[in-house]
Amino acid sequence: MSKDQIDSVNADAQDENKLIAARREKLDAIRERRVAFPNDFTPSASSEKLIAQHDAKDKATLEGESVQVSVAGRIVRMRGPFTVIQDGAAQMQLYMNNKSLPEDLVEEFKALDLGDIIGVEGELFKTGKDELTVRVATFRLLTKSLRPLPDKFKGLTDTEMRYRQRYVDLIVNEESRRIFSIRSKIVRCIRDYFEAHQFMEVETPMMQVIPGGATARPFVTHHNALDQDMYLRVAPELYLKRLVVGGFDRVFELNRNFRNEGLSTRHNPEFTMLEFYQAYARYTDLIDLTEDLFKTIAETVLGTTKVAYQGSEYDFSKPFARLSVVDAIKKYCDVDDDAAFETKESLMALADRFGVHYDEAWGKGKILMEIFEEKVEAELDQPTFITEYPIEVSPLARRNEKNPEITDRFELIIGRRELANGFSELNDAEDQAERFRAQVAQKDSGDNEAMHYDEDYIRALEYGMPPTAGEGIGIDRLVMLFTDSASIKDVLLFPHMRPLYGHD
RNA sequence: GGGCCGUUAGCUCAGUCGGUAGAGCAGUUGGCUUUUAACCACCUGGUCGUGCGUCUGGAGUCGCACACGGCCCA
Repeated sequence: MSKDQIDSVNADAQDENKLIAARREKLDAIRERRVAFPNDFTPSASSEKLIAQHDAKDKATLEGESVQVSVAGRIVRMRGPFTVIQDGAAQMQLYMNNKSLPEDLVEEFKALDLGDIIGVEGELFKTGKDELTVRVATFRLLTKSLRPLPDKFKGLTDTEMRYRQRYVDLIVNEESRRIFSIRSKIVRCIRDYFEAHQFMEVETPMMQVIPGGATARPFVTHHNALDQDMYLRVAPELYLKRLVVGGFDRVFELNRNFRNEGLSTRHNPEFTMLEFYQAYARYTDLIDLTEDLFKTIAETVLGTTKVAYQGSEYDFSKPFARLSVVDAIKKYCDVDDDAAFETKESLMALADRFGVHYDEAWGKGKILMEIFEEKVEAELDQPTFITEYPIEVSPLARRNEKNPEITDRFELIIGRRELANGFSELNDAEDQAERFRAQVAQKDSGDNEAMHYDEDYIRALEYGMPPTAGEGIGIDRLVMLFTDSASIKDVLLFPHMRPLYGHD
């Protein structure tokens, strides 16, 4: 047995308590009488459907119809003669107690615990307080729950437990169910949106021999049969553009990326990203598309274009602000001297003035972006498109025709966070080869986030990629925005957590 | 990586100046049985995150280290 397994067994033993022991005894008694985990109960309807169909009727109408139903779900409350079960998206109240049930079910009823999963049959009625209720004629315990549920009123509030045991969080916290339901709707809405705009959904490799498409440290893994190291992708970008070369003019991929960096309220090592590419489009077309996409998601999923987030409100029916990197620094840092942005020396002086740390080996573009990220990004609350990114930090973006130092690129910032990043794609194979060589030089001088040289990608470009614009949108951050969540862990079903018991 | 905060019953939380470990919910037993955090009575439930240490007659409480988490900073 490994140390982990031993630890886990010990942890289980410590976990055992009298509440669980009592439930195990009840389960043992059931095993002696019958099949303890039956699988032959089929409810006639969900609580949600029954509420939709019958909740509007008054007591007398419902009485007259004598609607017979069967429903199944987890017991989440027991209150006097009433039991409430939860199934899927809703809850249903049951009228059931040791006076109302047939004699042979009374013992079974007394042995029920909060958390048990039961199936019931009976007639719908409305109580004196007008609550839709099933008058239970008969019920069956379908699954015995061995572990007690958290506080019925306060639920599970310990954030660590909520993340580690998401199943419990989902059982007892409606807000958590709401967030993941919205997440699902957002993803569905995005797929519908791109399908409707003639984009084709594709899946490209997550395990790559040359990790590319973003400046980030990759995870390394190993393929045994090939005896070869492989990388978990940091972005699908280079593969998606190969597809544009291949003739799929509009493609998108909505899937996981992996970056080997720290954890925070905004970063998880694996995260979901939407990337899409449109031939014969410019980055300005994607800016328009992005505004429309955010508006569509807000309307479709939330039913309003006004979104409240952590004390701010964003109205996605209005056009977003647009500012170049340099203009944004001028505006938010109160600089009006154009000369300050002209040379590396003047930018270093500017960084010093604002107390922004930089490495003297960096080029002027990277120093400029460091100033932007530290002094401006943290101020940008309302949705803003930032444009004119330096070429030095944009190795895959098309060079601007008027100013060779910048690219036709934008990022969307909302709530002090980068939500999207898009640009007109670099389709000049020779320029791209040059940029890769510059990345390799950076990598050689110690930057482990710099890109590799991807020979096959260059070859693809040499066949000719149509003029194209592409964009990536961080889905986790998007979901945070639309669910008013402060931490990325709140929108990931199973966020990465350190193991509770240490490894050797 | 640094700073601050947290870790006590199954859950949510108190715990004063270092003085026998507390409450609500959950659970047990009985009552009640159209309630809305149902109610009434009784009972039960603890490795105070882990380890070391300190003054002492006495550490949940004071100190140090570690683990996990949260927030802020880099």
